[in-house]
Amino acid sequence: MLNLELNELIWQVVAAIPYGRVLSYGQVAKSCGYPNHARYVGTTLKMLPEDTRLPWHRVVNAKGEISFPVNSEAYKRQISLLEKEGVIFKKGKLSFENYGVKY
DNA sequence: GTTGTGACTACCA
DNA sequence: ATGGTAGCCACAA
Repeated sequence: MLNLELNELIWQVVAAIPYGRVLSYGQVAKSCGYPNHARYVGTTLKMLPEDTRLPWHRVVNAKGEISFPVNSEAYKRQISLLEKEGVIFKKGKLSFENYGVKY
């Protein structure tokens, strides 16, 4: 495919998200230099193997919500991974305390 | 070329 | 706050 370069950038950015923090799809896209590719970030993460070590769960939508249908398997999987990292959810949304790549 | 679909967003009523 | 909408972009029919 044509965007292998972009895919690598995306993986790199996602891999760099520190433990316990999250980024939005839009932010990941922007970090790659493609501010309008938020959707494509999701498309890319979708094709990851199950045993990937990439912290894909640290990517949420701009509203701070999980971009999966509530109660779907993927939704529950992502929530549990995040909570395991100390990320706090209130009514399906997370607080901006966890947002961004601070050090 | 057109149309529809997504792990998206920003804007507006 | 909430729902609709119009951009957005890659991809598959």
